[in-house]
Amino acid sequence: MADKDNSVNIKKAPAKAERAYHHGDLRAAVIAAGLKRLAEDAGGELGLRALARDVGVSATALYRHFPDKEALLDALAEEGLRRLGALQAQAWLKAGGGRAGFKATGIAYVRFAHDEPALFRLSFTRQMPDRKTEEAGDGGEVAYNLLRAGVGEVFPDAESADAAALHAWALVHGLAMLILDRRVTWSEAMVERVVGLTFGGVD
Amino acid sequence: MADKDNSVNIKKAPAKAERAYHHGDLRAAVIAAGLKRLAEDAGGELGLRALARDVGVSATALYRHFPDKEALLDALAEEGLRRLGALQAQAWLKAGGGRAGFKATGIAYVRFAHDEPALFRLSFTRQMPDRKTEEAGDGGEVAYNLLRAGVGEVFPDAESADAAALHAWALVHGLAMLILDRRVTWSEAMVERVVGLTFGGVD
DNA sequence: CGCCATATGTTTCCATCGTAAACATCACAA
DNA sequence: TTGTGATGTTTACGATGGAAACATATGGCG
Repeated sequence: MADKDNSVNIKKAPAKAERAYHHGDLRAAVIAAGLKRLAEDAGGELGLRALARDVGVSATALYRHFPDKEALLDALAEEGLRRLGALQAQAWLKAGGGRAGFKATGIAYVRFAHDEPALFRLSFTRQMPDRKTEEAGDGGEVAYNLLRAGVGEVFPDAESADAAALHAWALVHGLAMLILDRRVTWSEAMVERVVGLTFGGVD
Repeated sequence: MADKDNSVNIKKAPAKAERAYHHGDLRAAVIAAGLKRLAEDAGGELGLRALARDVGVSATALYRHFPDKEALLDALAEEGLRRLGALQAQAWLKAGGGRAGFKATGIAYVRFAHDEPALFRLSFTRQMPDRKTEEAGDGGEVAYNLLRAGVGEVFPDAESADAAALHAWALVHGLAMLILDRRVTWSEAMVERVVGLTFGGVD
């Protein structure tokens, strides 16, 4: 019995859950508006009032769908992780898996951060203390599975697999954060070179 | 009189400004209080009012020393970078330089983030669009020099030095961020193992 | 010594924020 | 038809960052 579907159906029919009362699937509309704001306004705070205005509804209406602002941000963060995972999976497939595929997922990670800075930041800044073990996919699931698979490809030595996985993750995450915080300026070539040092230099 | 003794001497040369009027070097006191709050209250916002209350002064008094809140945070961020650099330099020396020293600076980086999460985050989140080329040391200067030196030790191959330097930085920065954001749980051993993969496994 | 410009701190005020509470409105089931 | 529960609105509150007007001490200059 799902009271919320996994992916954010922005335009299409809301299946059966969340029927249209006054607005017609406000929850999804709010999330869509939030993502748009994050994408356009990379800087600046995401305020409830502005968000509600975008959707054409008054501020406190959002509280019928989210207990508080944190919950709304959590929803946006989860969607961000889902998108990141999708992009990585796509990159992995396009490169045909293996070492090259692993490297491609790493590059996709950094590229996503560069293309959607606010969403990326939100997705990782949000801390989930002990989120009641949301039985539904955590969103970052896909990314994690790809990471393990890729590590298996590049470092068949099982002993150091854990450290290697963390190494790879930390590398791309750090590169992404340094780019977002303007400590390093984005460049396709640069990312490829740096990521290649760990992920295997196959081209 | 324990108000100006801190190592918070922002301006290397007080020259002529900032003598004691009413309060006696409020600027330094505010920065010290801000650092303390960041250290204790790791979470939560750093509000002007609370900060002013800590120092025993009324909120808008801070505006005599900082144009706005951003500037105050910038000052705190700079102090954070300075401390990080100092810790790294100390680690480098204690390890006797070389490969082991380089690795030590990497570990010190992650440890600093773990020990002072809010300050670390602040230091790197603050973006300096084009800070008028603050003639005074940028604060991160020490860290940068150590990075270059360390890379020279580990990767004498000059051709890939740039990529290697970025690689090392991204690794420790990413590890730090993942720990702060609770994606990875801190462990001395783990950090040593992961950092060792890039910084040279000398123990 | 006396005066005053200036650096410093205080009071008051305002727009904005998140959000709780009371109220209004709509769809549908009995 | 009427009631019931889900949804949206209005109003109100406390806290925020910040501007403006006011108060006060300091030190230079006569």
